[in-house]
Formats: sequence, structure tokens, C-alpha cells
Amino acid sequence: MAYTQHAKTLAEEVHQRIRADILAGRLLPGQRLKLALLCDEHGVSLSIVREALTRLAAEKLVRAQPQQGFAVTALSVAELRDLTFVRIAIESVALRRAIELGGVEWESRLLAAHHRLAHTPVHSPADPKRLSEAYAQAHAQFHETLTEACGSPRLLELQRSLYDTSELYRRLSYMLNRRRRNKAGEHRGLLDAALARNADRAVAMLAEHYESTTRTLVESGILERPAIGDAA
Amino acid sequence: MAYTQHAKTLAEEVHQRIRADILAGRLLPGQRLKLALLCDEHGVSLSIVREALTRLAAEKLVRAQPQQGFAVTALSVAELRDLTFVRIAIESVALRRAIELGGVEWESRLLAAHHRLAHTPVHSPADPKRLSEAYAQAHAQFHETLTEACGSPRLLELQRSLYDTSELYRRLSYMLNRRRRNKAGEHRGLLDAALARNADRAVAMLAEHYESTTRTLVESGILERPAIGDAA
DNA sequence: TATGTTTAGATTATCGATTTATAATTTACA
DNA sequence: TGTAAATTATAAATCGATAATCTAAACATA
Repeated sequence: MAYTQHAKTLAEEVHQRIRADILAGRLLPGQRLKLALLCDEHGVSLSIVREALTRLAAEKLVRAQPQQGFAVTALSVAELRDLTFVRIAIESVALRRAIELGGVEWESRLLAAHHRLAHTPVHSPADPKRLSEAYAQAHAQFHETLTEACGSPRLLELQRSLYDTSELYRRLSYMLNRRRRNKAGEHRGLLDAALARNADRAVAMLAEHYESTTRTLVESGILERPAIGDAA
Repeated sequence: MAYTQHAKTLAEEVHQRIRADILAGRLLPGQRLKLALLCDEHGVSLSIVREALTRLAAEKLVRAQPQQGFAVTALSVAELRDLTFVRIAIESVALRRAIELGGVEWESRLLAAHHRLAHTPVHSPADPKRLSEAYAQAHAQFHETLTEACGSPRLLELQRSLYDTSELYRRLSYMLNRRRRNKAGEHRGLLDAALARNADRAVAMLAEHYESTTRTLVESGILERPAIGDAA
């Protein structure tokens, strides 16, 4: 995920901060991002906020409309389905390569990442409805490690970018999911398949893992009403 | 490719202009892009050029180094190989879907795009060493049409972005390729395979099509010396 | 009451100037 | 003569102000 790398420029700093706000759900899909408010909030000038939002727009986390400012990207059902399809397509390729190329080094890191994930509480003690920040991190780390050994930096970056785009939908899904899907089991299965070098099974599990999240969201109907709140 | 959509803001206008300069090879890989010079050239203020370059950096067409400005992205051999790998991976998925989903409508457009490509002169009369602008367009169009029917806007956009990144390497390859590879034949074969709904053959041809371009470049050794010229 | 038009307020887009950081050059010292 | 510190020059990053544009409210008209 690479939150808070030591940013070398102010614009980069603010870019990462706003990005984190979006991914953590502090800024909601559809919400307008008014420049002046963001300036106050981060204590910087217009140019900085503009540059930050411009970058986020290029990453598709916010949408820019000329003369009308910026808003957090809100995915339609169709777009979420498409995103899921592309993620599965790309990660399948990466996962197959990783399973093919990864060595003992990779196996160890994967095992470690899974162990951390399995032992991180899903909900924060403070707000039991929400996903904890620590879990979100561990989850991202596990999925990243899974394909890490694929040997293609570019593919990995694509994967990370798409992961980010779907991050807040993933959080939503967690909050919605009443019948408590067995996430832990799915991760365990993924781990086992990868370590057993069973690419077909791993890929199938990954696809199901992603599709079920999307299904939960679509069936909940929460995506229909574009949760537009104003201001930042 | 979407050159010169009617841009609604100045920054977008300049962004597209610089982008076109890079893709057409008027700005070379490794070349530093000094803000002041670009301001003069396009008759705009610093902020505008900064925003344009920031976007190009997000698209990976230029590289930004904090406190040191921007430079046109120069791919190393390893990066070019990786790029090729990712392009093949992504377009393979898209092509298979297109072959599966595409209807008569798609076939017609593909046939038309191929016809146009086949009848556009490769070199411009003005500069017989360089690739003509018209051919570059037609080529882009053909490849875009090939996968158009895949049903995934996101996948197509990814494809286009990667196509752009490799655009100037493709042009280089054309200029270098002495033994005159049979490009026309490859395109013809791709067309036939697609129309015959032979996904495996089409994908294989596509992969070979891209890999041979990369091979030409790598073997030429032209990528080794990072063609750094200063100024814009 | 509904529709279209004008006007005031708010917000974004752009600019030119200032501040800050890096790179190049000179000077001092071993 | 070579290295390190100090100085200057160059370019990027940031800011605050102005111009252009949009949104919404108030008003007039049918």
C-alpha cells in the first residue's frame, strides 16, 4: 500500500494524506472536494491541493470535471463489476507467475504475511462497526505478497492501483456482510494452494474471493444511491 | 489514442500537446523538461505546465524527481521487456473476450480498420526515415479495434495507456528494422485469426507481433545509452 | 403555478512573484 | 595537486492575488 513514504514535496505529502482519507472512508464516494476547505484542513495553498487532486484524478481515485472541481470517484454497479473482472484477470496472471517463479524466500514471506493477517483483529476496539486500520494493512500486505514473486514490477503496480481503487468498497462490504463470510478460511485456502503450487486452484479461489465481495455489495443495493454528501 | 479532444481547460490542452510531442518523438526519452522553456513554448504560466507534467508523470510518460524536475521516461531493457510482457498479458485477455463477444458490428469495424491500415503509407513523403503520423494513427486504431468488443472499458483503457507508453519505442523499432519484417502480413494474420474466431492463434500472433518489436530494439543496442539531451 | 432571466455569491482556473532546494563553481586548506 | 568547504547560479516548489466560470437564489413574466 505504501502509505506515508517520506514524501519529499509538500504536494506529495498532501496527495498521500487525501488518498489515505479516501481509502479509509473518511471521504466518501461521490463527495465533492472543495479546494478551499482542503487548503484549510491541510494548511497549504491552493496550488498544492490542486496538484494533489490532479494526481488522484490520474489514479482514478477522484474524478475531475473542468470548471466544476473534483469529487471522490463513485463506482456504478457496472464499473465495480468491470473493476472486479480486470483485477481477477491481472492477478491471475501474476499469481500463476509467482507460483511458478517464487522460491523459499517467497514462501516464507507469504507464510509470515498470512500469520499476521490471521492474528490481527478485524474490528478496531474503538469502532466495532468499522474495519480496523491494522487489518486493512495486513490484508493488503497478504495479497501483495501473494503475487510478489511474479517478476513483473509493472504488473504488481497495476495490481496495487486496482486494489486501492476497490479498497473502500471492500470496507463497505465488510460492514454489510451479515451472514459473515468465512474470510479467514478463504485466505487460508489461498495460502495452502499457493504453497502447494497448485496454480489452477489458487486462481479459482482468488476469483471467488473477489467475486463474492462484489456480490455482497451489489446485492446490498448500497451502490444504487450515489452517497453524495457535500464539502470535505 | 484520443489526441486533441476538445480540452476544456488550459492545463488539459497543454497536457495533450506535450503528450503528443513525446509520442511523436519530438521530445526524446531521457530528455529533461525544463518548466521555464515549456512555459515559453506554449505561452502559459508555470502552474499550467506543472499540472500537465504532473499528469504525464501519473501516466508514466514522464518521470518526476522531487526538487529536480521532470524528464521524458526512458525505459531500460528490463523495463521494456516487462512492459511487453504486461501488454501481452492484458491484451490476450481482452482479445479472447472480444473474439468471444464480438458481433458482426465488430467484424465490420475490424475489417475497415485493417483496410485503412493496409492502405496507409508507412513513411511520410516529407521524412522517409520516420513513421508517418497517419500510419501511427491507423496502427493504433487497428489494435484498439481488435479488442474493442471485450466489454471491459477498464481493460481497454489500460491497454491504451500501455500502448502509448510503448509508442515511441515502436517508432524507433520501425526506423531500425533493416531486414524489414513483414508487418503487413502479421496484421493480416491477426485479422484473419480474429474473424475466424480462432482465439489461440490470434493470441499467439499478437504475442509474437509484440515480442519481435521488442527483440529488434533490444538487439539494436540503442536502449543502452540513455539518449539524454538537455532542454526542451 | 410554472418557466425563463437576471444578479449575487461561491468556486475554480490561471498568473506572476517569492521562497526554497539543488547543482556548479570557486576558494581555502591539507 | 587533490579534496572539502563556501559561495554563487539555476531551477523547482510554493504562495497569494486576480480573472474566468459556474451555481443558486431572487425576480419578473406568461
